[in-house]
Amino acid sequence: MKYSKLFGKTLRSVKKDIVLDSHRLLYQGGFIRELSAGRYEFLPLGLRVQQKIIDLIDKEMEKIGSQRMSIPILQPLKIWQKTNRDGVWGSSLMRLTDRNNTEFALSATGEGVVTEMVARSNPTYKDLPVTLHQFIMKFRDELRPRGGLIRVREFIMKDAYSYHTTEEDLMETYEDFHAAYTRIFDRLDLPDVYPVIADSGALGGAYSHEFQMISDAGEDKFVKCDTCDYAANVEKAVFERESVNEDQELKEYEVVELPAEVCTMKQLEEHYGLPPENYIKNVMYKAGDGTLIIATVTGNLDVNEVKLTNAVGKGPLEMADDEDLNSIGSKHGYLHSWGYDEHKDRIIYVVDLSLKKARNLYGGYKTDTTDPINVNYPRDFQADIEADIAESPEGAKCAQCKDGHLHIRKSIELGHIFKYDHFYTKAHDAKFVDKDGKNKYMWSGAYGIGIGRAMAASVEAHHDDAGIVWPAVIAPYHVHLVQLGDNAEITEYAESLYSKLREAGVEVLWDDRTDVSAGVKFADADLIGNPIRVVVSARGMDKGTVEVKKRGEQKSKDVKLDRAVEEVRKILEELLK
RNA sequence: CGGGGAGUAGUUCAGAUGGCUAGAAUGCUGCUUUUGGGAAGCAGAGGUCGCAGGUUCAAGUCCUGUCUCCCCGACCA
Repeated sequence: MKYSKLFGKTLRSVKKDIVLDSHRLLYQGGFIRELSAGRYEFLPLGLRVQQKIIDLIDKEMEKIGSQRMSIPILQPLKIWQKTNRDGVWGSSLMRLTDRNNTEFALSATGEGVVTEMVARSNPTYKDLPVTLHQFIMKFRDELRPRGGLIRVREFIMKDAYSYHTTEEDLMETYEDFHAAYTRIFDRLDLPDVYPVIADSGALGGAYSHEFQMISDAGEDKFVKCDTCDYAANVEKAVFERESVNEDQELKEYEVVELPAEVCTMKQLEEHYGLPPENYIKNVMYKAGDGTLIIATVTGNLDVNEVKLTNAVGKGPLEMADDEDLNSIGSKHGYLHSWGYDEHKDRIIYVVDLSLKKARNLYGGYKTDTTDPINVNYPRDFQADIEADIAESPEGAKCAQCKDGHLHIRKSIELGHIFKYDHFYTKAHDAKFVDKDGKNKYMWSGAYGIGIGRAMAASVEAHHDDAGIVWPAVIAPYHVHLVQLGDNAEITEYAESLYSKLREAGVEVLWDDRTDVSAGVKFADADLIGNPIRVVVSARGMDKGTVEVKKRGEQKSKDVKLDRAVEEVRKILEELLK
């Protein structure tokens, strides 16, 4: 490709608004443009990278026996309603109606449609297992797109679905995907990617792993043990509660005076002179049906909403507001862990496991002037649910090895694999005929990777001050051919090298511009980030050489004109290995 | 939706207390001189100041409404 003809040029300046390197470089380098919030145009360079990521993933899918297919983007809303996914997804799911007023959802994911498609094929045990995957646009009306391609409203996803006769067989495929994903992120040269135990969220099901890449550009958090292999999303991470005052005897419950202005955890620490794990902290949430949930943890911990949601089992929760607090006669900062007896029918008390390991706590029933001390659970108050509802704090003790400590890492979620069991197949009545002639529900799983996000993650991981440093497998072109000077000899040689390289299967972006300076060309080459740069110039022609340089390296190498193709091929082979 | 910020040339921005023909840089077009890390000169093109109302002799600037975008939270690949 001649750069002079390439649609989508580099830009000299970008908005101050742009905060992530990947966003800035992809935009500045001419890979993407934004149409509206979270909806991006992929320019030729960007699309080439995307296509390479797709090809790479497709190959790995093939290796584990998945077959590529594709389903429509408009899916009858009815299919979503069978699992109440339309309700769970809420306004994240884009909907529209056709001329007959039939309601459709824009594909946000494909479980329903694919499950019904497989079921309609009338499968028997001989047809299973079957694994299908596709690369199609996903539409999700996200609350807030952000960070360029990190979080968008439409994106190509590799989504795969598998169907099985038994749970063991499903697990086998699940593990195949686990391994394939590890290979994919490895091939993409994405460093620090960890499979972490995750919550399934709106997709449903009970068991899943996310593939998280450690990065400050990420919006996710997971914890990782510094001793064993335990890694989990903070929404799921289990950790050992530290004992509080275990050497003390249970002291007698007492009510002491406490000035009203002592309210925050910090003020309590100053007032009582004890560290935060000695206090009781209460937070109130509200379920969709109006039920209020009072969640109690020790003062050093925070309630994790996802954990609490799962513990309560009443659907999505939201933070209670002042009105809700007032409705039971409480107010902000004065929520009690017990005692709302006249409202008992609409309150669920949930205590975290931390309460079980703590003795002689302070608080839990603070009034304007008093505060209880030496509070002990369950001696002094009881709860409806005892559960793990606290978010794992930095440095918490690992529950798996009981030895190491859990550290919080900011991360980008690159992929997610789900073991659904019968969640979708039951709802969609997706059965197979087993050996014994009986109809049984298939077991199923699903597996996703966001292509654009992987592209952004790659840039986050591979760039320097001058621009992107693409791994060769997904670089838009293998070689950035820089022609300096426009005399006949140079142009002729550049052109012939361009053709020869292409004949040798090398992808070349030839900067043939004659109206810009050398500095501009070098800057653009660095910005775009192709892995090999070849410079053809008067300086070289005089010596009978061209310069060859890898993007990440400082020094270039002089190569004889007639050996240039060979040299490039050699370097490329190494890079693609 | 809650909180913070912003919409002016292709791009990035400046335009205080309302005031004449709306500016710069960069990019773009033409010519000339250049050609190894974002060259120089000359000449040009390029704007419904997000949109709709309003106040005023006069609105980019003030008022009301509205839309859009960015950043921080809840949702996800």
